[in-house]
Amino acid sequence: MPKQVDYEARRLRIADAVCALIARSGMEAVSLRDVAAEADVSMGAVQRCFRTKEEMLLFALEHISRRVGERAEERIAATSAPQAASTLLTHTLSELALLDEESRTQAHVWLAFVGHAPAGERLAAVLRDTYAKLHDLVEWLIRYGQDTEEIPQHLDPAHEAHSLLAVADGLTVHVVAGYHSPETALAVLQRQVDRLLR
Amino acid sequence: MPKQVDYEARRLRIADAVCALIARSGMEAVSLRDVAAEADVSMGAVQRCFRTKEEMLLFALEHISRRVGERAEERIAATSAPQAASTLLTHTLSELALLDEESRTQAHVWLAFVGHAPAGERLAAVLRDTYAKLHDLVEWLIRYGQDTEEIPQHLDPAHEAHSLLAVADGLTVHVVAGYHSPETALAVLQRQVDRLLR
DNA sequence: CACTTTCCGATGCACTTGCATCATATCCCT
DNA sequence: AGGGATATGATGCAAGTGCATCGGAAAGTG
Repeated sequence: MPKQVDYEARRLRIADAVCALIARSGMEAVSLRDVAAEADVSMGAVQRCFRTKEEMLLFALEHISRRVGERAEERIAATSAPQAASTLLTHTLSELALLDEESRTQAHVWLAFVGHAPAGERLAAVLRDTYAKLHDLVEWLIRYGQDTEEIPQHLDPAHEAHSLLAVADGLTVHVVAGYHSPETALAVLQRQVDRLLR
Repeated sequence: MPKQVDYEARRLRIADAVCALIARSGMEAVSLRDVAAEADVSMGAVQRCFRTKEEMLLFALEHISRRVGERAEERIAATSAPQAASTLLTHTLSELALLDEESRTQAHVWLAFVGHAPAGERLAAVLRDTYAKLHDLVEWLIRYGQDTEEIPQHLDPAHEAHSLLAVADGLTVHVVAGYHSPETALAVLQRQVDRLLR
């Protein structure tokens, strides 16, 4: 049997390089050569991993979508059981809003892709169902809050989830655009969650 | 005196072409040649109007920022005087969220620029103070609502304006990404405004 | 150690990019 | 009408683009 290589690992490595480049200098600055250099592999390797540039970008998007989702669930799981539903909600949403410094990169990348949604249908599809998943997550948290009686029964979890997701994404935009600091954004988010509690 | 040309008009024409191109196929698809073709002028004309491509993009961004702001104020002014503050708020916000079909182009362009904010400082500056202006507008509307006693006095107009703006921008993202229909988004916005009224 | 099979990375290629150049056409003022 | 300033658009150019190609390096098996 011939030489074998861990393609998946390399793909991930390349995806990270793509994200770094996008975050640093925008999406149009992403060229195969630059990606190869950033990932510290040869251009040939990149071409072997992805048949086309678009495929590469798509994979990068799926990659960060997955990471965002995972981190959110992880944060929920990590919270020790007897936690107030409201703080759970706040934490999760602030994770989704990509506010902290380390998530900044992901926020840039995410918005760059949103900006390209009209251009690529497959890309838009990934965005769509990532949002659907996140919505379900938030809705579930709200129901949980209703079970613990922190959140009034008369509120519609699906509706409230839509609002909260919108606020979170709006804040992402505002932070990336430099209009809000992460702290301010967090405060806005907090107030929005608190409003559910009465 | 020699030949004279209405540069401002041409610049606007070119800016519109830029926006159309961005909305149709993303920001990286914008080349001087394509812009010239779309605006139906020669490439030389484009180069005379803007010294560099970046300058052209910046102008285009300022252009649509101005248009969004103007349309919002226009909608307020057009509303006959004895209008409920709440409907005024809803109308203005839905305008800002760029929900309707005709604003779709502007929404795409706007988000494309947000995606490039990290890359260009001057660009980010425009975004920042456009948001500042919009915030002031919304805050003013909320105060007006408090004057007419539709909105409780104990609410902080600045804070509420932040929340509402965030929701509006979040919905813009969701609509552009194809996750929400404009109608759904409008409903979310409506509910968010209604919540202020008690 | 050879050998087969997979992988690599340099190079080539056709094309596009943003910007500079310049002869020509265009217009206003005297 | 004509002179002189200005705008114009075709063309040139170097750099960069995505993708295709291919000789040879590398690795697991006999």
